[in-house]
Amino acid sequence: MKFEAVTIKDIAKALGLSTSTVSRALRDSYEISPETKKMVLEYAEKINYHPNPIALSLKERKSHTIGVIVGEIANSFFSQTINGIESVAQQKGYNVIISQSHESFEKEMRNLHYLTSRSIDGLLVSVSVETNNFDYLKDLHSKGMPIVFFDRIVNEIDTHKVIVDNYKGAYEATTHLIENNCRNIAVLANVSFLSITQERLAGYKAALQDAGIAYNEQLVQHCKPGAHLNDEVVAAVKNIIRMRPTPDAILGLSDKLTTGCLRVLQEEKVRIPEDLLMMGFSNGELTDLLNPALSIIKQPAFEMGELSTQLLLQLIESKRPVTDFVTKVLLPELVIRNSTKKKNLKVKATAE
Amino acid sequence: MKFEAVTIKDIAKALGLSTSTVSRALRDSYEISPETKKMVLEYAEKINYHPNPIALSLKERKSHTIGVIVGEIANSFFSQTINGIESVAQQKGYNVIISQSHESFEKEMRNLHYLTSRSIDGLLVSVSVETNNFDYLKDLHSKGMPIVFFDRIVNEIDTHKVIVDNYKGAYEATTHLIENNCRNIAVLANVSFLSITQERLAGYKAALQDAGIAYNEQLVQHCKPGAHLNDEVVAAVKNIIRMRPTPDAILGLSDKLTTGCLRVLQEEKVRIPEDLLMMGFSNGELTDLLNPALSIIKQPAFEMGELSTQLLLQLIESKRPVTDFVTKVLLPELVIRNSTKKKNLKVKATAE
DNA sequence: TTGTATGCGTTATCAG
DNA sequence: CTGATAACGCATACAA
Repeated sequence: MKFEAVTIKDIAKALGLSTSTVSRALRDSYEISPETKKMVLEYAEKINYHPNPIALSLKERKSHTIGVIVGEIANSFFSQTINGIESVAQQKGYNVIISQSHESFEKEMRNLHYLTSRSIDGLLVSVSVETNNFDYLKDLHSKGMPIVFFDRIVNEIDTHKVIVDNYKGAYEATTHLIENNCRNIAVLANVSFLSITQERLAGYKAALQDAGIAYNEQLVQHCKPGAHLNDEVVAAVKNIIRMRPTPDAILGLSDKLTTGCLRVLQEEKVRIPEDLLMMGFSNGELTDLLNPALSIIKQPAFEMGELSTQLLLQLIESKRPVTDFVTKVLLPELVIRNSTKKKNLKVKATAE
Repeated sequence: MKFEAVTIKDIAKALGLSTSTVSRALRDSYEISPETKKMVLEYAEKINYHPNPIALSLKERKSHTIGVIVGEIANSFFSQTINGIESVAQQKGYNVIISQSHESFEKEMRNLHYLTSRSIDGLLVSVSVETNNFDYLKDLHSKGMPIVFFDRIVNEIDTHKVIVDNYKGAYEATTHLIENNCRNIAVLANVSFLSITQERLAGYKAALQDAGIAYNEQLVQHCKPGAHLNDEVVAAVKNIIRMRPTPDAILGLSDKLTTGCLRVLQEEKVRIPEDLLMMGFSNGELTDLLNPALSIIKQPAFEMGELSTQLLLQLIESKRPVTDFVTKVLLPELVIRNSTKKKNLKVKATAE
C-alpha cells in the first residue's frame, strides 16, 4: 500500500529481462538493441517508473543535496537569494536544505553539524553577524567539502565567493548625500569584524575623502547583533539625533539597521527629508511604500543566489580539485527617491 | 579524499567484530554485552562516526524528508510559516524541501512532480491562488501519500488541515470598521474559489448583517492572481475610490492585496484615515512602519507551520492508516493602530 | 552474546 | 547484445 513501489526489477520481471538490461535500456546504452530499448522505455512510461533517487545516491555517493546557511528566511534579502538558489538547484536536479542561523553563532554551528551529518554535497554560506570563529568551516573546507560564500564571506578561506560591491554602493550613496549638501553624515553600522561592514565603511570614508570632508569617528555608531539588536539601534539613533551639531544625514549599512532606524525616527518624530536625509541598504519590498520614500542601496539578491549556486555545483561536479577560485562582485542598484530631492536615476545591477 | 568515509565496517574491522555486532551496539540493543557496547561506542565517538542517512533511507524506505509547497518564500506569511515548519522538522530529524508555486498552477504541478519523484515522506501544502483542479493531489493522497494542508486548503481531500479562523478575523475587522462609523466598506478579494477568500468574505458579510447593513455586491472587487495581479489591484482600487457614494473604508483580504492597495492609495493621494479607513490581512514586518499606521489582521504563521508539521509527522510515523483527520483552527491577531482612531487593543493568537 | 547472510534499488564489471 | 553478480551502508532474521 506504500506510495512508490515500481522498480527496475518490476520492469525486468514483467518483460522477462534482467535488471541490468533494463537499467541499460533506460540509460539509453549503446549496447542494447533498439527493439528492447523501445519495449523497456514504453513499459516504464506506462507504469510510471521513476528511478529511486535514494538508491542512486547510495551508489554514487552523492546526495544531490546542497545545504544553505543564511541569517533568516524572513529577511527579504535572503528570501530573494534563496529564490535564486532554488531556481538553479532545481533545474540541475539538486535539493536544497535551508537552515537559518538567526544571526547566532551557536545556532549556526548546530546547523552546520546537522547539515554535514545529512551528507550534503556542498555548502552555500552567508555567515551570521555574530560569527567570529571560522575553525569549523575551515576544517570542513580542508576536508574537501565544496563551499561557496556569498554576501558575508570569510576571507581566510580560499574558495569561490560572491559579493556585492559594498564599497561602491556605500561610496555612491555617500556621494549622493554629499551632493545634496550634507556634511555631517552619521552611519549606522554592524560590528566591525563583518566583511560587509568593513567594505561599506570603507566606501563611506572614501567618498568623504574625495569630497574633502574630514572623517569623524564619532559619527559612526556600531550596533552589536543578536537578541538586543533592536535596543542597540534605538540607542544608536538617539545618539545620532542628539549630537551637536546635528547630523544632516544618516546612512544605514544594512537592511535591519535601515528599517530599525526608520522606526526610531518615526517614533521620535524626526522627519525625512525635512530634518535630515537618509539612505540605507535595503531589499525589503515595502520600503518603497514608506512615507517619506527612502532612497536605498538594493542588492542583486536573486542573481547572487543563482551565481553562488552555479559556482557551487561546478565545484561539486568537477573531477579534479579546483584551485583557481574566483570572487565575483555584483553591482548594487542605487534607487534614488524624492527624499533626497533629486530626480529619479537608476544604476542597473550587472555582473562584473 | 572524499569527505566522509567512516562506516560501520571500519569500526568492525578495527575492533575485530562483525558489522552486525557494531550495528547493534550502536543502536544500544539489549543483546550486546556492556563491554562490547562501551568499546564500540567509544571508538565510534573517537573516529567521529555518523550513520549514513542515505543508506538508512534506502533500508527503511523512508527519506526523512518532507516537501513543502507554498506561494512564495518572499511572502512574509510564508517565510514565518516555514520558520515554524523547519523548527519542528529539524528537531525530529527531518529535512525540508521547499518549493514555490509563485502562485501559478502549472508551476505547482511541476513542483509536485519534482517532489514526489524525490521520494518524500509527506507533503505540506498551501495551494496556489490559481489552483482550481485538485486531481493530482487527490490521486497522490489516495495512493497513500501523507498530506497536510495549511492556510489555503482543499476541502475535498480528507486529511489534516490547519487554518486560521478567517471568518472571525474578517468579522472582527469589519465590525471594528463599522464601530468607527463606516457603512460603505469596500473589499479587495482574491478569486472566489479559494477557501480563504470564501471564509473571509463570509465573515465580512456576517458582520454587515449583524450590524443591520445591507450587503452590496458592487463593493466587492475580485482580483485575479498571477503575473497581472498588480494591474488588477490598481484597477480594483481605482474602481473603489471612484465609486459614488465613495466607500468610507477598504478591507484587504490578503497580504498582497493589502500592500498593493496601500501603494495605489498613496499614488492616488488618498489619505488614511482622513479620506477613508483601511484594514487588511497582513503579516509583513514593515506594515507597522507605514505611515499612516495600518490596522491589520495578522496570522499566527509560525504556529501554523509548527502545528502542520507535527500533524504531518504524526501521519508519517503512524503505523496504521489514519482516518480521524482533524481541522485545527488558529486565531488571528487583530492589531488596531491609530488609523482607526481607537486605542490599541490586542487579541492574542491561541490554538484551539 | 556474537556472527552470517540477505535485501533495500541501482549501476558497473564481468561473462557469456 | 544480454545476464549474473557485486557493491554502496545499514539493519535484521536466522544461525551458532
